[in-house]
Amino acid sequence: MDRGEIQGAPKNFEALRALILERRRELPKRLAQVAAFALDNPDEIAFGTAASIATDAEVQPSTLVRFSQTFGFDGFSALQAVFRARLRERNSSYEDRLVELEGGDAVAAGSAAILNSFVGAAHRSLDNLSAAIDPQKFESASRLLASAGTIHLIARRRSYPIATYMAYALSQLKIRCQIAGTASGIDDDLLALADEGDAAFAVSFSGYAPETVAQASALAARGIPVVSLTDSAFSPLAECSTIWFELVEADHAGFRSLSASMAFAMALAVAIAEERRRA
Amino acid sequence: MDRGEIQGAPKNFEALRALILERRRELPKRLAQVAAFALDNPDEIAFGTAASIATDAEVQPSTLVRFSQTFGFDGFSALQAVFRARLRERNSSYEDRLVELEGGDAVAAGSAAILNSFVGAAHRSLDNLSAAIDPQKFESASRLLASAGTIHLIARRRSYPIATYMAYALSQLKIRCQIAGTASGIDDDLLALADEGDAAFAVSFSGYAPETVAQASALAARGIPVVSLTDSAFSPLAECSTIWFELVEADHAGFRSLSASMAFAMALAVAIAEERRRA
DNA sequence: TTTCTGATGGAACAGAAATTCTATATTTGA
DNA sequence: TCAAATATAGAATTTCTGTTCCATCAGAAA
Repeated sequence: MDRGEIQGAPKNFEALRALILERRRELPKRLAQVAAFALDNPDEIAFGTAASIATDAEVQPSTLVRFSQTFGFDGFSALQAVFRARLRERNSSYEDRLVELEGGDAVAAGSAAILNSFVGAAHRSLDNLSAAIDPQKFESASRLLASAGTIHLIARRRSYPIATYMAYALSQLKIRCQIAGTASGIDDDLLALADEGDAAFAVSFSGYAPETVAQASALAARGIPVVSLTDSAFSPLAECSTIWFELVEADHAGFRSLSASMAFAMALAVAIAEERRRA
Repeated sequence: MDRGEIQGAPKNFEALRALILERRRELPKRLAQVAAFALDNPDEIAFGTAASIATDAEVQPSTLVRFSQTFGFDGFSALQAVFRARLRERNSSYEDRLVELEGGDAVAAGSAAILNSFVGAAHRSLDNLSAAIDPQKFESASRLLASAGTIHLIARRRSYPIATYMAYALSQLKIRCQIAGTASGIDDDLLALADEGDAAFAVSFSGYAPETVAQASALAARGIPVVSLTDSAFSPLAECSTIWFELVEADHAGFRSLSASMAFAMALAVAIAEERRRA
């Protein structure tokens, strides 16, 4: 064909996206900047004006035009049309796609089904969370932990990631904390150093790791307040805790989601920081 | 209030829609015509220009302006903004629920608001997840990792909890894995022992911990396949990965949720086990 | 170094956009 | 039926948008 030399101008978003990713390396600096912005903020491209997008992406409007032409479009408007088409299509078919996914599950491979199932479980867990957590108790817990000198985080096995996340978040927020969850025997020694002004946050779900329970009650016996997150009122953790929260995670084939516990932990970390800031 | 006579200008689509329906009868002929067109073709309103919409709706452009002003907007553009906002937000089915929740927040205390906000962010992240992950790529990833002798888990800082969770889940599933994420210098030594039959799973989000990137590319350079989870197509991780997934987590006040990443990690672990069982 | 190639920034331009204005038409109320 | 009020169409206006063009700049090649 006579106009064959103009290769690009993909007319659907996915093709464009693939093309951008493919040629990402060879793009000059500013065009690469536009590429990154475009893929990260597709909605902006769809709705914004060349000027507003240029401002947001910190380039000149002319750069947008050049970018578009680099990919075979006539001008910026033609490229924008692709981003808009994507929004139109996605909207009309979003629900359908979900249904397709679910319908396809039975037929199609197991992996996708597993992923969907976990997503579903996570959603359910989160809904549970909002329903199960008493805001006032949450408030008290964050206040209690905010007043602590050091927060000791006690968790093992499945709950251990929650403690590692809180350790990360709390240090980011400049709140002193100490994690007790490694297999090494030094945990008990570290906890033995816990001060009167300290507090602890313990997490344990059924199957209850014995070390977690032992450490939490040891601290409680010494008068150190313990806040805990567990999944049953009959949990041994509940007995020795000043404040405790019951949170049941939904599961897929026995593998319990951690999404709600994570959301809880994140919120607690930030709430503690808020309390401190206010005080 | 003194400016009470200007009632309208609803700022979200649902409110506008309700208002239009309510006042539909009392509208003059041409304005009613616009009302019908707007509710029947909301996408047109969002994307079109005043002129093109006027043509489609068989009215004058000025009629569109008058219509907008009738409902309390400054001009047509302000009304169009509402139609566009709707398109942007439509992705998440939990949007409505969030609004409700946030409505209650104003009343409730600060801590509870923080908790709700994190729950909302987690829901949104999960919706993102289903939309963003390509099932086939997920399938390939789990197959690739299933065929590995040992799976090396590489993550730091915020992503570290994800690796600790996977380490837990994989060992439960009797799949050999090795975590590389501690501050100690032994990680590199352990990774140096990685076998040809091994594979790696790396997680890093913007802010990209340099050790994670360095270790992942070192493994890739030695021909060891790397599957990674990151938040941008421009992540340095994407470059050196055999398969990579892009997943953007929603956030509350800058604290990004981990819920979707967690769900992904859990699903991946189980999917790997499934693959192995089948093989 | 010097030269050359190509990327970049920014101003200028042409055109299209939204909005306003006004004469005309239509409805409303007595 | 008539007048007053309101709605409408279409032109006029003004604002803003996408694009182009060109001088400058950075980096590669000679």
